[in-house]
Amino acid sequence: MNNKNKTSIVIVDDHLLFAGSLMQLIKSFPGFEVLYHAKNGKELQEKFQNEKVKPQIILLDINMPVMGGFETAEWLKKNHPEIKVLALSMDDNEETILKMLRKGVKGYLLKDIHPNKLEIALGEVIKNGFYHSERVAETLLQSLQPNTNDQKIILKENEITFLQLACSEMTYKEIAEIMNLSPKTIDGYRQDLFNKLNVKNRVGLVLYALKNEIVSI
Amino acid sequence: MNNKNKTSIVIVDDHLLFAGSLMQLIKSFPGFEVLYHAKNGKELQEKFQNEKVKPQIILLDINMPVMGGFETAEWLKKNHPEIKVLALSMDDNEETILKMLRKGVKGYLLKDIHPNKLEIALGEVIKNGFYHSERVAETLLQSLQPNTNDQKIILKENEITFLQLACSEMTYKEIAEIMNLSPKTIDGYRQDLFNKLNVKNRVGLVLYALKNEIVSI
DNA sequence: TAGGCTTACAGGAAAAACCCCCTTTTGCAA
DNA sequence: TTGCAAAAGGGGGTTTTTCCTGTAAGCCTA
Repeated sequence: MNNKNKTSIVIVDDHLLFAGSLMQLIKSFPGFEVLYHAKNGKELQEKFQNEKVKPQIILLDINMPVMGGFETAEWLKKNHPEIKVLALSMDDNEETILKMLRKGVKGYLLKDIHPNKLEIALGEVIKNGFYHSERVAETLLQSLQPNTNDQKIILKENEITFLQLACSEMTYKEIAEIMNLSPKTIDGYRQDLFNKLNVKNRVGLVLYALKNEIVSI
Repeated sequence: MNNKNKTSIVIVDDHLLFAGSLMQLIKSFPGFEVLYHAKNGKELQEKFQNEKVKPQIILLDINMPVMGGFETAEWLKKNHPEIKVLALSMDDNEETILKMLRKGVKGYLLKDIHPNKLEIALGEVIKNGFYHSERVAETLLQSLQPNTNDQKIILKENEITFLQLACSEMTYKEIAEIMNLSPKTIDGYRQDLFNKLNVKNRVGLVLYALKNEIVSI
């Protein structure tokens, strides 16, 4: 049953059609075989208990109900570190990619890659232990570049107050009145914060304040 | 080249890996063959001009950049009504399904159907002219029921999309471009939402969207 | 005490957001 | 076919936001 000459693969993806098609595609790659398929992390755990055989590679979708990609990757890292996990997602968001890489996945493939690339990726993972598409590699490099921005952004008292008030439906003029300052001074705070926080407009301020828990909703 | 005994299919999907896999899957169905593949509606139009042969069935993804499913379905309905279009989407949203059916598609398949179902669907479309999965049929029936919706604020699909995009640093003009609508239409959405959600400005929209988990940060 | 630095504030202008009212297009149904 | 209602789009206005540059007051320090 388990062909010793072929690299064994398991697919974890809730989209049956995609998973099924992918299975068919991998079948056409010499040197690889798909053992089975699970709809989510939960089902994968069950399969692991029932079936004795474990794959060398897992192709893991990120967006799944029940037990998603992050959770599954984490569990695999702890319980089956020898299995090479390749994340498979439509999401090229930097945060998402980094989050998965931190979970120890050996590669991150975007679902819009060319089928040939998949075959290459599978080979590379076995040969080198990892594979990353150009786009993911780029994203990674970019995220490593601004390592000089590690110095924490320090906000002054007035800036924090302004930021909090900016997360409301007030105009800057109204904010100025509340803070007992000239609208022009508020305009200065605004400009400084745009530069300091690297945002382009007031919505950017609001999002920053929320992300950094300067205000809560 | 064009096998007269087989039903010819063309796939329109921007996810290369999915499209490629799907091709492989369909190859394994006796009686069907995939002619070629296009990344979006635009590319399909070009292929139609260059290649002389047209398929009997088109498998059409809905979420695509450049020329999306809706637009493409419309174009096909006008220019190639003899081709049977099967919509292929992850989105089981009622509005979306109805919208596509109105564009004259012969079926709506969810990407999480079982591969066997695809083969059945393809057969049915040729035999009966249409195919709908149970879940789509259910959704349709539900939409016909007199909805006992309470006075809860109901947002339309476009309004939700706009709301999500408004929670970014984009200008309304940029949002209009992304949604393929006139800035004036976007301005209308904005005004309507201000009234409907009882907010005074864009920050109000952002706060509403976050509070009601229409977007997450 | 002059120079350097920060904070508050202004002028002026362009872009974006906001507001109200009106026309065209489209989907749907009588 | 007509006719209605919703969606899309437009004209043209005011307000707010955004941007750039520049100045005055206060404060620290060499």
